[in-house]
Amino acid sequence: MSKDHKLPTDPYKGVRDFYPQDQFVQDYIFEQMRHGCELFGYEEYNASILEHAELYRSKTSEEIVNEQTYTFTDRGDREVTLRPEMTPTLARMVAAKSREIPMPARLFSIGNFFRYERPQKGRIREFWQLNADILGSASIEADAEIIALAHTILRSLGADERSFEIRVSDRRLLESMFEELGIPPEKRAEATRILDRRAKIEDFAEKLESVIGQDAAVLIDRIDRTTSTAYLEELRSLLLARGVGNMIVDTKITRGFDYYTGVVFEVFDTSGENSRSLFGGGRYDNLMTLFGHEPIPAVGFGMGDVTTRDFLETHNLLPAYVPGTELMLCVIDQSAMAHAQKLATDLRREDVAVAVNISSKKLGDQIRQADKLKVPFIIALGEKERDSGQYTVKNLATGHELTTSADRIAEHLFSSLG
RNA sequence: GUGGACGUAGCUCAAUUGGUAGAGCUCUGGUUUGUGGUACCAGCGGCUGUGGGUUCAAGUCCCAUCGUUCACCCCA
Repeated sequence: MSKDHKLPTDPYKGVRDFYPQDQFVQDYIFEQMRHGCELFGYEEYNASILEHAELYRSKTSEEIVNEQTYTFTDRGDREVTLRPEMTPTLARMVAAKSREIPMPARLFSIGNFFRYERPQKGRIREFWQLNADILGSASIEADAEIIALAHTILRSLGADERSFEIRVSDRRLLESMFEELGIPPEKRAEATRILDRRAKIEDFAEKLESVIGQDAAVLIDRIDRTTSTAYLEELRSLLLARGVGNMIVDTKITRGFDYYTGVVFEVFDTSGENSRSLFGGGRYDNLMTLFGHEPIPAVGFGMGDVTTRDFLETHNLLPAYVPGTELMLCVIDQSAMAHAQKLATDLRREDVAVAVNISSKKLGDQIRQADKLKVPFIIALGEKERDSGQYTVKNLATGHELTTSADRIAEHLFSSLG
C-alpha cells in the first residue's frame, strides 16, 4: 500500500463510532429500556440482522424496500437485506412457533438496523432501536400497557411528563370515515399516507382529492371535527390509572405505515427547539397473514437511540460518564510489578474492577491518566507497599486517603462507592 | 434522487480589498525523581479535503470532485 493512499479514519457514511463515552450513553439508554420492559414482564429476544429480502417486499411500503434498504445478493444467489426494522422479523419468529408461545406474549428486543438513505438530523444509516410488542391480545388493556411502557421508559430516562406528549389516534376511525364516504379500499392506504404528511405537504388537499376521487374538504372536515372517540376516551382513563397523564388525542396522527389496524401513537418532544416526533407505534392485527398464518392481534412500538439521545441532550438528561474501572494500581517501581499483579488478581476475585498501570511512567503521570479516565480510586504501589502489605487507597475526586491491608481494600471501595 | 451551507493543527475556530497560516483547548516535556486536577514556561502539531484554472501572487476568486451538515423526497 503506497503511503500517499492513507486509509480514511472516518466511519462509513451515516454510521457512528462509539468511543467509551458514547458507548456509556448507549448502554445507559439500553439499560433503562431493558429495565422498563422487564418491569412490565417482557421477555427479551433477538435475531440476525440478515433477513430474506422478500420479508420486506410484501408488506412494507413497496418501492421503499428497493431504494432504502441495504439489499444484496449473496454467493448462493439469495437476496439478503440488512434488517431495516424488527416487526417483520418478530412476526416471522412468532408465526414459526405460535403454538409453542403462550399468548398473550410480551416480547422486546434491542438491536441495530440499517436504512439506505441520506443522513440528516435524527436519521442515519445505522441505528439501534428498542422494539416492545404484545402478541395475542386484541384488548384495550394491551394498547394501554404498551403506551404505559413507553411512558415509563421515558420517565426512567429522567424525562418530565411535561417535556413530552403522547399523541394518539385510531386507524379504525379513519377506516370508518373512508367507509362512510365510499372511498374504495385500494385507495385507502395511499390516502392514509397523504394524511400522515398533512402538515408538510403544501397542496395537501389537492393531492388527497386526486387519490380519493372526491371532495377532500368533506373528509378533512370530518377528521378535524372528530375530537375523540369512546375508545380513545377509555384508553385515556386506563392510562390515567397507570400514571400516564400526557396522552392527547390527535386525529391527525396516522403513521406512514400500511400494516397498522387500530390504535396508533406518536411521542413528541414538547420543547420548542426539538419539537419533533421521537418515536411511535400502534396496533397491527393482520401481519401474521404474511406467513399464511391466521391473524394474531398485536400492538407494539419502536424507540430509536438517535432520537432518544437527541431528546436527552435537549433536556440536559445525559448521564455523567463513569468508567467500569473502579481502581487503578499505579506501579512506581518495576520491582513491585509482580506484587501489583498479584494484588490485582486477588481483588478481581472479590469483584473489584481493577487495572494495573503498566506504563512505567512517573507516578504523577499515572495518576493524571487515572484522573483523565475518571477512575475513582488509585493505589500507589512501590517497594514500601510491597514490603509492608499496607496500601493507601486514594479517592481522586475528594483527595481522601485511607491506609489498609489487602483484604480490606474491596470492602473499603464498595462502602465508598455506595 | 433534489436544493442550500460548510471543508484551515487531534478538537473549536481566526487570518483586512487576493500579499510569508494564527489562537484557545488537547497532547508532550519542564517548574515538581512516591501523588493528579490549578498556575506558569517550553515544545510537538499544517501540501488550508483533493484535482485543475485565473493571477506577479490563492486559505481567499472560478470549475470539477470527494466529504460533512441542514432541509426536501421518504420515514418502518
